[in-house]
Amino acid sequence: MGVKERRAREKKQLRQQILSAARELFVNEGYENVSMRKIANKIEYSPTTIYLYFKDKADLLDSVCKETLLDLLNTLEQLKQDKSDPVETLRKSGQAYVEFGLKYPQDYKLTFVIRPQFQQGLGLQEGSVGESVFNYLREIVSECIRQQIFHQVDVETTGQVMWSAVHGVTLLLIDFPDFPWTEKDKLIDTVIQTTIEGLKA
Amino acid sequence: MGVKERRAREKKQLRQQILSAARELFVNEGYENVSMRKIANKIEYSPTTIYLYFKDKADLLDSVCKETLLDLLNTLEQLKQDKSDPVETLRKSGQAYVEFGLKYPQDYKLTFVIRPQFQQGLGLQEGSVGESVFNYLREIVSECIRQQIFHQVDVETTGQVMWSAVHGVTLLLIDFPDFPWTEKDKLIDTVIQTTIEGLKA
DNA sequence: TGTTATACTTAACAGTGTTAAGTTAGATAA
DNA sequence: TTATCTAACTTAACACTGTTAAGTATAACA
Repeated sequence: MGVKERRAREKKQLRQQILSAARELFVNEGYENVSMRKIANKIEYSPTTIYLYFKDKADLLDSVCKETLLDLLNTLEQLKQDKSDPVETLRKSGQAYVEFGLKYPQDYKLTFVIRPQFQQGLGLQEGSVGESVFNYLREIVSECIRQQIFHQVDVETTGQVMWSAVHGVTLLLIDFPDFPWTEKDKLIDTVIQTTIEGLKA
Repeated sequence: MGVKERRAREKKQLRQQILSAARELFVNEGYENVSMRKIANKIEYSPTTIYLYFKDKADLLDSVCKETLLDLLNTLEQLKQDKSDPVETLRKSGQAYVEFGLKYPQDYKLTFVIRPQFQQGLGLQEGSVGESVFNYLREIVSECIRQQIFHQVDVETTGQVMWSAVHGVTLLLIDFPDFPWTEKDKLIDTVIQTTIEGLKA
C-alpha cells in the first residue's frame, strides 16, 4: 500500500523542482522578466502544470521567499549558541544578516522588497518565518537590555532600530552598486558599530 | 516668428501631461500594473504617442523619479538655511527625509528601489539629482565633523551610515505596514537619535 | 478487463511593450 | 490662394504575458 506514499513523494519532488527552477530564474533574470512559460520550459512541463502546485505567480514567489527566510534564520540561529557576550552576538548577527543579503542580493530583494509589493505585508504575519527572524533579533536585544548594556528599556523599539540599520545598508549596497561607497566591509561594520554605540547608555 | 516657440511649448506641455499621468498611475496602481495603453487612455492619446516623448516605459519611470528627487531635494534645501546647530539640522533633515518617504511611499519606492532594478545604479551617477541629495547630506555631516561633534573623521562613511539608517526605517515602514511597529514617530526619532549618538565621540 | 480518478496538456482569452507603416493637419513657400 | 512639405499623431501588427476551461492519457483500483 505504498502507492499513495510514492505518489505524494513524487508530487513533493515536482513541487520542489518547480520551486528551484523558479528561484534560479527569478534570481538571474528578475521576477518581472520571468514568465510561467519560462519556468515550465526549464522543468520540461507545460505551463499549466505549475498551477496545479501553486495558486499563481505571486504564490510561487511567496514560496521561494519562505525558503530564503528559512535559510537566513538558519544562518542566524547558529550564532546564538554563544551566550557569553550578547553585544558581540548582536554585532555578529548584524554582520551575518548583511552578508546574507549581499551573498544572495536578488533573493533578499525578492523577500524584503518585491514580495511586500505583491502581497501587502504578508511576509511578517503571525507564525510566519519572517516573524521568527525578528523574534531572533528580539531575543538578543532583550539580553543586551537585561544586562543593562543598552539604555533603552523598550525591547521592541531597540530591535527595530537595529533592523532598520542593517536593512538600510544592505539595500543601498545592493541597489546602488556604482555609488562611491566606502570600502564595503568598513561601511557595514561602521553602521552596526554606530548603532550599537548609540544604543548604549 | 513665435510659431516655433509655441510648438515647443505645446510639446513641453504634452510631455508634462504624460509625466503627470504616469506618476499618478504608477503611484496608485504600481509600476508593473500600469500599461502604456492605460497612460495613453488617461491623456486621450494613442499609446504610440508616448514613444515620441519617451524612449520606453523605463525612461518614463526614470523621468518620474527625477521629479521626485528634485522634490525631495527642495524639501531638504529649506532646512539647510539655519546654520547655527549642524546636529540639529542633521536630525531635522533625517526626519524630513523619512517623512517625505512616508508621505509619498510609492514615489519613494519607485525612485530608490524599483528604478535601480530596471536601470542598474543609474540613479546616482555623476551630475544627477540623486547625487545632489547625497551632496546635501555630506555638507551637513561635514560641518558636524568640522566642529568636532562627531568622532568619525571620514565624512563619506559617516554620511553613508546616516543614509543607511533613514533609508532602512523608511522602507520597513512602507513595506511592512502590518508589522507591530513601535509608534511610528517614536521609531523614526529613535533611529535618527541613536545614529547621531553613535556618531558622537 | 473495465472503471475511475489523478496528472498533465491543448487551446484560448484578454492583456502587455514596442515598432513599422500610414495618415492628417498646420506652417511654409510659390 | 494654393501646393508642398514636415512634424505630430494613429493604426495595425508582432511576439509575448498570466491565467483558465476543457480535453486527454495514464496509472491504480475493483
